[in-house]
Amino acid sequence: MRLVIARCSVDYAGRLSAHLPLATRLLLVKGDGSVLVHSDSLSYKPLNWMSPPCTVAVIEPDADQAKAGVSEVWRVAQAKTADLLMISIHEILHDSSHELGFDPGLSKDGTEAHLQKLLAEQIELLGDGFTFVRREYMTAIGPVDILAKDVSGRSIAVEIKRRGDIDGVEQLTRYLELMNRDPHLAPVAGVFAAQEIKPQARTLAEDRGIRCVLLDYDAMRGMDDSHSRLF
Amino acid sequence: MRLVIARCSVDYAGRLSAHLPLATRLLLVKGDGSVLVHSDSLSYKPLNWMSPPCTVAVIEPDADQAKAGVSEVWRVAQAKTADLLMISIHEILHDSSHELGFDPGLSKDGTEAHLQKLLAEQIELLGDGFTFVRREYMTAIGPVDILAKDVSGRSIAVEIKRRGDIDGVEQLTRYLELMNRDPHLAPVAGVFAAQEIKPQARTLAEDRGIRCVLLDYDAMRGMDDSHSRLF
DNA sequence: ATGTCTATCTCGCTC
DNA sequence: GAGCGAGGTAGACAT
Repeated sequence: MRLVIARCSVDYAGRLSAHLPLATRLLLVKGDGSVLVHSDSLSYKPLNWMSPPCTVAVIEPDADQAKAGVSEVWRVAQAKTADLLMISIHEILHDSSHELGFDPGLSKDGTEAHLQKLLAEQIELLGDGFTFVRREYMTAIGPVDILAKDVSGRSIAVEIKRRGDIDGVEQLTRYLELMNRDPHLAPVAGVFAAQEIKPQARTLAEDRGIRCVLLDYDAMRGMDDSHSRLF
Repeated sequence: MRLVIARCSVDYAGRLSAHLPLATRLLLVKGDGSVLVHSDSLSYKPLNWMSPPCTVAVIEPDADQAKAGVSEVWRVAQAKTADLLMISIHEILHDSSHELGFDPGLSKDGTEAHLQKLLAEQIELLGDGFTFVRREYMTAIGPVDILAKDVSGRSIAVEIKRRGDIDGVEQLTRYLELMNRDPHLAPVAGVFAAQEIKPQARTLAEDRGIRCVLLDYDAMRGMDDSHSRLF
């Protein structure tokens, strides 16, 4: 990993065009060749960047550029697309390289996948007598998070989100429309289950006869066998 | 901006929980107090981070941590939420600070906003006799990109995308449904305009009586007065 | 390789 | 502050 602090201007041409005027910024060149341009604020997101696989070539400035004070130009090219990043460097204020080695990566807890697993194990949270059929039930337009049956044996398609948004209701609606055309499944009812459901999403769902259920992740994890075994 | 290369482990607790085992990483502390943890690969996205406003407190390791080789702990706390990032530092391999100053920021060209502006000026691209009414026409469920009228005076709702996907058709469908309930507007027809329209999106749109129009950004920019004035 | 879906999505805008 | 939509969305996972 190479860290460069430099006064530079940046031009990107690819899916759109973008330009950064001359200013002092951090140029971060990673081990895989990718490049990030960061300013001193607006966390998280680089101002500009190039994803791997890409190549960095340092080229001499032409006469006009040299006259404008450019000492070197980095030509960062994507290997698979035509995306191009040109970094015109006026002055390098810091330049250091560091060997970081392998990173074991991030482990997460509390994602939608965890919610889905817990709800599959605790399907009775949706109602007395509910039974679990399967997770990731495949349809022609994608997998339904959970397929279950209610106490009367009717099929229930469950869409799970951490934050229940209008998009999730549209998604479930498409699944229900398709599944209700299948005589082996129909009639299929929908349940929209999430840790948080936005008012607009709830309104749209209930307008379409889809039941909304709020999930309490901590309570569900507390009920989880594999977890409670630790205590 | 402070750049630290350190052997560290990281724990995040907030919207989810996450853990990074001991490894060498870049810790980037920005002028606004935000912190980014980057590894040597997987560009763009930090492994872990804290967005501003947040505070960084350097605290002494407790007895167990000190025994495990921790020399200092950074406690990064979000000011508005309960999010917490704990960085346990075992060894600092590099540490430098740099004054970057103001960044004028990024200017873009070729976004959906540009397409929308150009189409508003060249609304006749949708058909002879079409007239422009307004951009960002507000409805209860969000703004319609362009409201226009056809040659017969019927209202036309236009949804613009750079890449026309099924989501965009759903979005326009929701607007049309709502607007057609308004007696002052109804009947409203829909036009789905994009630089590229996916076959699935086209099929869905046409099935719903929504007309699809392909936009040529370069040609539209060539027609633009403010642009052609340059030549 | 391609498509689909999630995201501590981020970011900007409007009401 | 909440809601809504765009993003060079990126990144993960399945086909």
